[in-house]
Order: sequence, then structure tokens, then C-alpha cells
Amino acid sequence: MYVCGPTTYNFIHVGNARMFVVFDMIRRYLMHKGYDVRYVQNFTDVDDKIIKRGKEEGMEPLVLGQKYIEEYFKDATALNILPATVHPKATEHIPEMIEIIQGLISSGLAYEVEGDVYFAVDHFPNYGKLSGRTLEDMKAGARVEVDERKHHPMDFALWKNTKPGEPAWKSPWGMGRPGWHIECTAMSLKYLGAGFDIHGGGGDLVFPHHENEIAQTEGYLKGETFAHFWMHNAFLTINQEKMSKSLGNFFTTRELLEKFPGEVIRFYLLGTHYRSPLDFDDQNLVMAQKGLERLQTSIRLAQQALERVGSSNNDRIEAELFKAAIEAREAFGKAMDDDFNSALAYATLFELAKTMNGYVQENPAPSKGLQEAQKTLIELGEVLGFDLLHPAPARVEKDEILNQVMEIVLQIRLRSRQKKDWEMADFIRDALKDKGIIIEDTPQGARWQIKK
RNA sequence: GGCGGCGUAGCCAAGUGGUAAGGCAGAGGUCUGCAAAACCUCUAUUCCUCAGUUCAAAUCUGAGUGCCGCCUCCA
Repeated sequence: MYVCGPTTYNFIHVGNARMFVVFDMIRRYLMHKGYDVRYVQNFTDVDDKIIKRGKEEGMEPLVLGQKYIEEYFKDATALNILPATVHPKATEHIPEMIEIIQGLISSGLAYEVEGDVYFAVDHFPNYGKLSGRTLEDMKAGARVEVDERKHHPMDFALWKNTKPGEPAWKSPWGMGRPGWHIECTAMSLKYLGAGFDIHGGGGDLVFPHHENEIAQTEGYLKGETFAHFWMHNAFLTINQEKMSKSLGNFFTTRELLEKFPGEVIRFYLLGTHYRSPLDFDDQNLVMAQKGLERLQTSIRLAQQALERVGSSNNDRIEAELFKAAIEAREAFGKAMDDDFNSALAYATLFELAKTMNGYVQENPAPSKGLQEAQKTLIELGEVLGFDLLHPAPARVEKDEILNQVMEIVLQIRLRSRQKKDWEMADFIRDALKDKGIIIEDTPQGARWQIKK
């Protein structure tokens, strides 16, 4: 599959992150189903916006592009997005682009004007098939000033003549740089070939980006199918309005990561079906955080029960837990098979967690059934990209020495409690809570965890 | 103006013909020295409005209404 990656002129914002998380989830599910997924995600590291931004910051455009490629990987890692099989860069595929443009010119689908090369949309019969519009419709509503040199107002640039101070490459039409869409054609054909399975991206890429990609690619391939399926995610909105860089109403993923762990942001982003708009709001993030914690708590309670000495010999419990695990797998698969309905899949995780909690409550002892249920929950969580066994806050500083110290602290507190010295017991609990360590008393003794 | 999408409880959110998943918040209860977590019970006679099709509609059709998106760089 090919997913349109970022144009690297800035940090990615949360709306961009939604797309990367969504397609990562799709990829992970396909892998889970046993597909050998070849996942290509490009970097568009040369374009108007990068050049503009480079000038503003007094930075070489190509250096700026490289910088934000590196920043992308930091955010992607925090969101537990798997690296693509290949991450090709536009600037490293100029010769491939030139070859395609030449092919288009020789078949009469493109023409050169003063060092620019344009694609002739009215020579491509299916133009508009993806976005469901016709050249007539678009002409009527055109809000762009028409470049008189174009044969048709909707013709788009494949190659742009160089301007002073801009990055440029040598081409048969003189020095210049590629147009916006051609890099995806060049890189997808190079790494996947014609007729690959899935081409994905954000909904705002349907037109013109993907429409133009189809036109130039299928034109170049003489009608052969470019991609079999096109998938687009809906937008992230803020106060019901699209979060976008041009409206300025965006938060970078980096900013948000200072407030919430990456896994919470991911959990929030996948809590709504990918084709539905998702409204961004801190309150919604908090709700997502609580929901994710519920699943993590369930795994933790099960883990504690499994680490205990002894075993449960309750056949009913065993049978129920095995049954719950099987049902969860089935329901999860059914939800995900239906257009990657991660929101519905969540419900199956919560239901399994609830069943596990119920039995842990009744009999907190190791059992095969509990082990199976816990394993299932962890595996299904992993398919969506969550590590439920190792929550982010606790993933940090929990080392062996701390474990030993906490064991002593809990013993001291236990003695206080045995002497009914509630003041001391509560002081220990409250003081540790300030430091992010939560103590909980249970009939089986006190337990503790780190919570940022 | 052209094209498309959406409107489900206090909030988030599944559900595209068979009688409203799940989460958050809230109420009551169990447990507990207290707290937390967990568990149990409760919380939409109803899915923006009206009309229609059907034995049956949140789901289909029509009209209305509100919101959003694309048509210009954007994931």
C-alpha cells in the first residue's frame, strides 16, 4: 500500500497524525490477518511551501525538509506508528519523474510551455472519476485565476521552470523542479509497480492530488490501473471546523505530546471510525485516557493475579474465561473486517476486560483461563498498536531498586496499619501519590503503580 | 453556484430494514479504617423535524432544517 506522507515544512499537526495512525492501524490489521504488507510512505521534501518556509527561516529548503523528516519520525515513534517498508524522498527520485513526464509528452498527454510542463486534463477521458466531478462542474466553479498559457484551466504542472534561489534540477526543459503530484506517481510505481492494492491519504487529497495522480499515472501506463482501492480518512476538526494549517487552528502533535502520552492520543484517534469527522477537544482526550487506563488496569489486575501463588480450580471460571477470549477474538475480527471499524473493536476489548475483572474480583488466583483471556486482550490491543501490558507512564523508571524500596515502604505502612496508626499510613500513601506512585489496598495486600 | 458528507443519552461513539454496542460522566449498592481500583444495579420507549414505503425504519424515499467539507496549498 502507498500512503501519501507529509510535506516536510513543519511539524505534523494532530490532523496529520490522525491519518498516519489510521493507516498504521489498517496496516497492522492486514499484517495480523497474515498479509505480507509492503507499505510505502513518501516524504515530499521539495515544494512551494518548503521553499517559502526556508526563505522565512533563512534555511536552505532541502535542509529544512530534511530537518522535518527527522521530526516526523520522533512524533511517529511516540504514536507507535511502525516505520514504512520504504520511506522514499521526492528529491531522490527526480530522474524517475522526468522519465514519466517525457512519456506523457510523447503520448500527447502533456505539453511544454516556457520550461513548464503541464498535464492536459481534457486528453484524459476519465478525469474526475475519483472525486466524482466533471471538467464542466469544475470550470463553472473555478475560483482560481487562469494561467493563459495553459490549454485548459484545469491543466496542472508536472514540471516547473526554475526561479532564482530555488532548488532546481536539470531536465530536458531546462533547470526546474517537479510539480506537486508527480513524486507520488514516480515513487509508487518504483516501489510497488502498477496495480498495487491500496492508495491512502487524507480526504483533502482526493482532489486535486489523487485525481491528478490517477490522470498522470494511468495516462503514462496507457490505461492500466494505478491502484485498486483508494482510502481516505475524514478530518480532525476543532470546534467543528477542519483543523488545517491554512486556517491556523491547529495543534502540532509535538505540543499535544507534552500534555498526553502518545498512546492516549492514538487511543483517542482510533476511537472514531476513520471515515467520520473527529472533533478535537482536550476533554475528549481525557475521556480517551480514562478508557485506555481501564484496559491497562484490567491487564495489570490480571497480571497480579497470575503472579500469585496457588491456582484456581474453578471449572466454571475457566470455561467462562476461555469463552470470553474466543468471543472477543471473533467480535474483534468482525468489527475490523468491516472497513477497519476500530471504534467498534474497542467495545470488544472493553467487554473482555470487564469479564476478566469480574473473575479476578471473585478469585484472584492464577488460572489457564485468565492467562488466555489476558493474552487475548494484549494481542488484540497490539493489533491496534497499543502495549497494554506496559503503559507509558510506568514504562519509565520502574527498576529493580525501586521495586525493593517500595516493598520496604509497603511493609512499614502495613505495620502502621496493624497498629491502627491511620495517620502514618495515610501520610505514606498521600506523600507517594504526590510523586506519582499510587498505593491501593486490597484484601490480598497493598499494591502499587507509577502513574506519571 | 457545482459536488459530497453529517445530525444517535449530559459528553464521546458504534449501529445502513428486525426492534438502540461500548466508553466517559452521574446515582445507588458491595468491598474498605479511610481512599483508590474493581464488581453489581440504574441512566435514550427512542435516533434533527415532518411526510411516505414496509408486517417491521435510527437505518430506505421525499421535503424541510442545522452544521461541515471539497471545488485554491492542506492529511
